[in-house]
Amino acid sequence: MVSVATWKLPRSLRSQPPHFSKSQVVAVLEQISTLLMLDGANAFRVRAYTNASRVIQSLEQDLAGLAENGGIFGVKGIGKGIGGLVTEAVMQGTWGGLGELYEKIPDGLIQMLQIPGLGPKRIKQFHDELGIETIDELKVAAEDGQLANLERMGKKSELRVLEGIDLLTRMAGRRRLDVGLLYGEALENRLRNMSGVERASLAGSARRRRETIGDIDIVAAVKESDIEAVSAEILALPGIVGIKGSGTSKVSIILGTEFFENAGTALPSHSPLPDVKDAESESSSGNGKSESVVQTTASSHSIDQDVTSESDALEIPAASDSGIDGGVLAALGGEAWQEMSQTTTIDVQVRMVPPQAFPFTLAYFTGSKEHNVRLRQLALDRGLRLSEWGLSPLDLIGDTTGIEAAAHSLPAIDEADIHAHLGLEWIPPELREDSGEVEAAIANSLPRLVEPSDIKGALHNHTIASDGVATLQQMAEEAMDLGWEFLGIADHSESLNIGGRSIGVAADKVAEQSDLIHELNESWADEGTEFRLLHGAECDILTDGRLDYPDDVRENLNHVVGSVHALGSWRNRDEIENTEMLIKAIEDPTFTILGHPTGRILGGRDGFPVDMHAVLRRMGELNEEGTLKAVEINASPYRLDLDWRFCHFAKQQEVPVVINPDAHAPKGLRDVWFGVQIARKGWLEPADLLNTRSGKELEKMLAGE
DNA sequence: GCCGTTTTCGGCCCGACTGTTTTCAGTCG
Repeated sequence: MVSVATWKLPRSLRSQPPHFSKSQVVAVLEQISTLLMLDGANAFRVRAYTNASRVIQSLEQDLAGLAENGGIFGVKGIGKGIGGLVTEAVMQGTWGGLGELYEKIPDGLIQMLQIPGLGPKRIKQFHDELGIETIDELKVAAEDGQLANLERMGKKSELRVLEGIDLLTRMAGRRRLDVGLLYGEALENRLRNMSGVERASLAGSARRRRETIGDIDIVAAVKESDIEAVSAEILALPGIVGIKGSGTSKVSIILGTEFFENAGTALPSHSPLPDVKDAESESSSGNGKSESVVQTTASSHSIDQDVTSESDALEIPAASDSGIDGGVLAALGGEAWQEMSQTTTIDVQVRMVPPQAFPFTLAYFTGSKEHNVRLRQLALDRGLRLSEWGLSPLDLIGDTTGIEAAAHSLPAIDEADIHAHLGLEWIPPELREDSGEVEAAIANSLPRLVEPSDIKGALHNHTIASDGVATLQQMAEEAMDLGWEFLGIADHSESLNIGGRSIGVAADKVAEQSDLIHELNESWADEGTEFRLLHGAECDILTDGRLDYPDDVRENLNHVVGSVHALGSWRNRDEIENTEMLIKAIEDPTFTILGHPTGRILGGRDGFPVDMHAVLRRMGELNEEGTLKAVEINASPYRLDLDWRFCHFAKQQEVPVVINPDAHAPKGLRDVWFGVQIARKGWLEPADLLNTRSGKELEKMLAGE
């Protein structure tokens, strides 16, 4: 929630409204809430700003318009105070008296919020009473024993501060979804196989399929008499590099890659650790139990089966070019990435609860926090109290709370029962972000979310013609093995340089690739195989909004994926100009798919600023005029861009979405699975995606028929 | 600061855990 950079109020660069973009306003409101927290403001006032920031972020209308005509005051969650502030900012370019608040709170205090175990009250206390303004000063004061003398502090608290600082420096940042699921699902399976564990399920942000996760939460149903034995078995798992706590209801551990060491088989294809395993799986003779763990992890993704035999058959070059996009490696710092993959650890919390409480605890620890708040309010409206222990009528529980109150709970075998007691359809975990799912569940109008098995192909993939590591034939064979009907090839266009060398396909070579694809398609047709390659290109969107390649090259392709690669100039430009240039590119008649729309790399860099709502609105208009313009969910777990937060809006604008693995190697096609997770999170149904069409149907659509 | 079977102040989600206290404040999820 808190970035490291210095916080300043943005200054307007324009002579007339709108002086600030929506994302600037959203960022300032979020910052105000943090600053107020550190200033000791009323917690509900703090929440009002967080809430307003969230509301404005998901606002689909144009913020400038709402500020101009006063419509902003009609938005739920925006009142006189914040509404007035936003209006002033957008219309006049000033931020009221906020400068004072920004001046008052030192940046160091903001950074201290990232220290686990430290919150705004303590930080304010340290600042007010000891004059501490930075993490370094805090560390010195703690080592010096100054903190222990403060009110309601002591030696243990002081030690915890030091541990927190240490943890922050060692474990900064969040893990990508693929890393989280790799550990989370494997551990979930191990738990299920332990005697004494009746049920076990992954919870938390990994279960909700957030693009990054902080730690892994697992809930297990364990009888009280078995808790000791189960705890002991968890603590004896391989790969534990640290134990943070172990009590009667919770075990907190830190897992390292050795957790997988005795697996006796390669990791699933979305493993972030390809190099470590390939070497080690040879030497370790593997025991039966752990082998089943990793295989189950892989096969739980329906397009993700039989990973090892695939990679052997195709002889994928190892590690050094493991099929990861050069742009991704550059953003992550090249070789530093290799180092990072091998030392990845993750925090895990296993919560053990009585079997009858399991569904309530699972729902509770799946979250999100905001979703839980909504459900508890809904429960109160019905005279019920919802907690992680149960759902109990208020008139029966008296003044008891927690597990005691849950003795009166309505029964539930699974989450669907809980939701039914509240008058709701069962809400899939991916949707639990308080972004309309509760209302939809009340109205019985939740979407039928897309499944991996609905996918029939994808349109943006690379071969050896640009920076891929496999041939057309090899990529096609992999797609056929996945049961797909089509595969779109979109190698880089010629102007793309990564690391100082051109990796794109020269304009005069595009026709050659076209011939090759034509021949392959013919041969499959002759033998009665229902499969075709579609010929596209990933054309650079140049800084001025033009597309790479001459018009006649693009006109002869099945599809054009337009992507921004020269991130530098786009990230230094303002949102309004970027939006204009992107729309200019999309309006080109040959343009079909907007590839990785913001260019972000998770854990590597932010995308460039752009008004994605405006872009999607324009794409919607062009679709209405009859030209196909689709937006990509880049399914690489390093990108997951389009962000799921915009998927629902794309659907409303009737902009088709296409999940693209952006594969640089055959195994990379399996990344589509992650794209499906994001599409589900974005409320998408099979009909909203191009991937669910048959090869023939899609070819016609692309041809404008 | 926002909201209101709402008329302008009182409430705003729930519980566990920890460390400090000897009843509770702060943090977390």
